[in-house]
Amino acid sequence: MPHGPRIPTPTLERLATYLSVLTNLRSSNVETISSLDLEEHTGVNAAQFRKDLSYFGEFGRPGVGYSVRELHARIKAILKLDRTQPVLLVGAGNLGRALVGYPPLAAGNFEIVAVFDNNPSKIGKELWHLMIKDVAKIVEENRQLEAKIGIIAVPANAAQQVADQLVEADVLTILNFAPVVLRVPPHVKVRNVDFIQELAVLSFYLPD
Amino acid sequence: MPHGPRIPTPTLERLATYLSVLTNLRSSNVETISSLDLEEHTGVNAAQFRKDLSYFGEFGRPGVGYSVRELHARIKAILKLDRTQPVLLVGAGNLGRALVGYPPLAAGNFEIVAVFDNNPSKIGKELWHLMIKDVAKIVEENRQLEAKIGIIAVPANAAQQVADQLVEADVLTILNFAPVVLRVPPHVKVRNVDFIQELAVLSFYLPD
DNA sequence: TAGATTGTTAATCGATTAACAATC
DNA sequence: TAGATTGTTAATCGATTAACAATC
Repeated sequence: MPHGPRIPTPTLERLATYLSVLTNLRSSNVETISSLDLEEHTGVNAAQFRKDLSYFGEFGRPGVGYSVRELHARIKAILKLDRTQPVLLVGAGNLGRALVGYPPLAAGNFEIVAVFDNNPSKIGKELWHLMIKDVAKIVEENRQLEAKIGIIAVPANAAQQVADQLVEADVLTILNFAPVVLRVPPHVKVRNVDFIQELAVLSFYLPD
Repeated sequence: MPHGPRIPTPTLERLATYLSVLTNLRSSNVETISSLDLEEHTGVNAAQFRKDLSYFGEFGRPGVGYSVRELHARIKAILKLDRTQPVLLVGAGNLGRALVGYPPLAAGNFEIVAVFDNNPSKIGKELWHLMIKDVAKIVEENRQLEAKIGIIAVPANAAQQVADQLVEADVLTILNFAPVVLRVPPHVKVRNVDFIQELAVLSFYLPD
């Protein structure tokens, strides 16, 4: 946990949204933007935006707004995306395949540096440009790679075991696509992406 | 919006989690569970769990707990997953492919009934068992299918247009995988799944 | 009955938003 | 300077959790 004041998770999530919008604005050669302009683009209340930034310092000029270029750079740095973050992927199925081939990943400065699976018929095969490795060797492999982010893209029944292996391999954060609640040590941060949960919430809103 | 009292979104999200845990408990032949047991399984505070249920009526017996079977059935019904929900998928790329072949989808009672793309070289080809159709025909196609849920799995620059087409096709809810903020009419509910945002939040927590 | 656990109210906690003095 | 917009404080809103009477 790098910063002094605890940062609310919703703030971090919005920071990622701001970053993505600022990337677009930069390529449209917009130079300056006010918090109210940004509300237009993101739907996030202008006061909310300024409050979010205030956790990290001062970024704008009263009466003028924010330099798109500077704000972009500073949010990137806050999220540690000013450097390429190496990522381990476990699970060479359809989802794993889609993730390795997902263009925004590289654009966001993430690089999947290794793919693992436990299926002998997959190990040794290629997934895009990467050779699928035995998940049993993940600790060993990550000694060189030193990735701190792991992605779990395996079936639900294997997810906890994979989480344990990732922790053993010194990964500090896990993005979990399996629809299960993972148990990890307190120093490890997990975020879950659960398609079915998302669809279930939408389903609730449907008329009878 | 079917229910009288407005239901907090976090409650709906947790409901989906409870459902998934209850499905597991059912197949383990557990018959009764208390809110405190459930806290063990989900990490959700027992009072929170009871409060969540209280929006929808009374489900348990004081001193005894909840019937797993009954609770499972009732949450399914609340989320309208006691019937199969037809889903339109737009985007026949890697991600679309992974979604059609994602087993928990069917298990959760969702069925992707049609896949659309705008790429002429894909239209007419098969994606698993489904024939890829021209997204320009989506309004027409959905007249028969009457799906109310749409999934956007296209590149960011095409997402807004696809959203417009889905709305035009009378879809009421959209699961959006593209990293953009969609504009839709107020009667349409959108949920975003943004891998890069998730990774960005995790990246923040890494040491320098 | 005694023990356990619910459903619900009230207290706490945290996040969002409005308002405004500071300042470019 | 006058107008615009920031950074921040204070007010509002909503969600979480503790506590407990009701009840199986």
